[in-house]
Amino acid sequence: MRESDIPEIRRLPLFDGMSDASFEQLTRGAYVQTFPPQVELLHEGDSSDFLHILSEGSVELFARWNRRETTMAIEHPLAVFILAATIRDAPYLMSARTLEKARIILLPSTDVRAVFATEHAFARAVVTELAQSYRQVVKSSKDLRLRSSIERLANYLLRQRAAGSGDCAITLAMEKRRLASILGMTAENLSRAFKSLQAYGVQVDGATVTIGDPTDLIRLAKPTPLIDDPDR
Amino acid sequence: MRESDIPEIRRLPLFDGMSDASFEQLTRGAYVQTFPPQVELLHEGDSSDFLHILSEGSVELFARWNRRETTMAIEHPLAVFILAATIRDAPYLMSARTLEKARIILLPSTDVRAVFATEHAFARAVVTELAQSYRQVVKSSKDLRLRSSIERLANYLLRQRAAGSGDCAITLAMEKRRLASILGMTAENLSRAFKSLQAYGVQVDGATVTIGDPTDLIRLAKPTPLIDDPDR
DNA sequence: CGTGGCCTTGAATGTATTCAACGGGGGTGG
DNA sequence: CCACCCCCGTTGAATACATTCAAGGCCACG
Repeated sequence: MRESDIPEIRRLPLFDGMSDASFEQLTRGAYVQTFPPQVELLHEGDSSDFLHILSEGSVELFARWNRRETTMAIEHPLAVFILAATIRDAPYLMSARTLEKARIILLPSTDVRAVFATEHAFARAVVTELAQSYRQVVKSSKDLRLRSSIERLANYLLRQRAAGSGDCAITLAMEKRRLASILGMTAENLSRAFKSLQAYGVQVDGATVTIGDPTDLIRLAKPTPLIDDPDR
Repeated sequence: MRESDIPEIRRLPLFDGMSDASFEQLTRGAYVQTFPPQVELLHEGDSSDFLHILSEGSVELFARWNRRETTMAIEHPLAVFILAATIRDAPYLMSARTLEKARIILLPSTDVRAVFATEHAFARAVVTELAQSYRQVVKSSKDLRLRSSIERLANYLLRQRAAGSGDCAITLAMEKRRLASILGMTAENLSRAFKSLQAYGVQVDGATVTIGDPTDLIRLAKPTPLIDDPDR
């Protein structure tokens, strides 16, 4: 790992308040690697040798079973992923692949666990990170269990609008087929779901989605912070 | 909180290695309460005032949205629940109700956070607990996304068999309607799913389910530790 | 100008929910 | 002790929701 890479991650909440000695211990065996798109970084079932920190690009976390595949999450910088597996020294539950060209910092899991055992600040930071991740998965699970695919799409659009500071013209950041997988449906079904949303003022043109009247869409989507709020 | 209640929870992994002073700080404002069945202990959206530890009985964690309801998990002693909300000082994402008469230890969230901030051993224990919970939800999410309702039921039965040390006669620990909700389906659909499993040697008599030939069921269920293993 | 990937559309099928009705078991009150 | 009722589970039929398979259009790229 080069000197120049260090300040970048030193500021991460995960390393906040950590002693320089511990941080050095963490980064000594670390390295930074750049991957082209569509590279499978790790496979579910493998043992967790490295904690991954996404520095640039984007990464898809997905899972397979019986010839089916589903997208569990998409990660953007600066994100830490597979933290739980690293901490528990357990096999990955999800696979990961790069979507775009991605720059990734890899910290040896043994070092992470060692520092975690000695540094209180790090343990606290890990808790905060894990608690956040946990709540995110619970929200996603509620989304899946309680909503139909059209409702999930409607709420997704509203979340994207909120993320883009309220602009009613949304640019989808990924292929539709991948969005479909995130939302727990097939590409064909997503296409039809978009069509159903026309009745609520949603217009689709390629990767650009326009929400005609948010109130209309909100009446259908019934968003709630307990599912749709990314923080909290 | 009575003196006699203390040893019971002192042995929890969550408090392992914690100083007596910190433990005393945690339990000073704590209290123990016994609830009858079907009591709603907390409601999603409420702020998390207490960390809950289930000492006896069982508790259902569930969520509602738009007049729909789903069971997220069932907790048994000795389980800690709503830990993530307590740590983040965020609103509950799930509601909880007692299923049977339940004995519950309540630790004020502010105390939990205070001790968490000062005690390294506690922070570590919380991490372990959270990482475990996180992985459990991820597994549940994979189960939902990747499997049909019949496959989910088949795997549930196999998990119950494993939990009961391999006995092919399983006694369902709850009403079928609740099991249906856990498995993410309606009561009617569960009934039909059981019927479909007759073709794989599954016999149902009230709350007793018998697996005729496990190999048959396994061929359908295709269980994997990455979804069905409760540990790891 | 062809080719391949992504998206869309249609039709058929499969999966799951809804609504309504029925039967049995456990509890209550007469 | 029995009649009654309520809740749970089951069943059927109709509907809604979602996937599969096949085909065609469009765009980007070589």
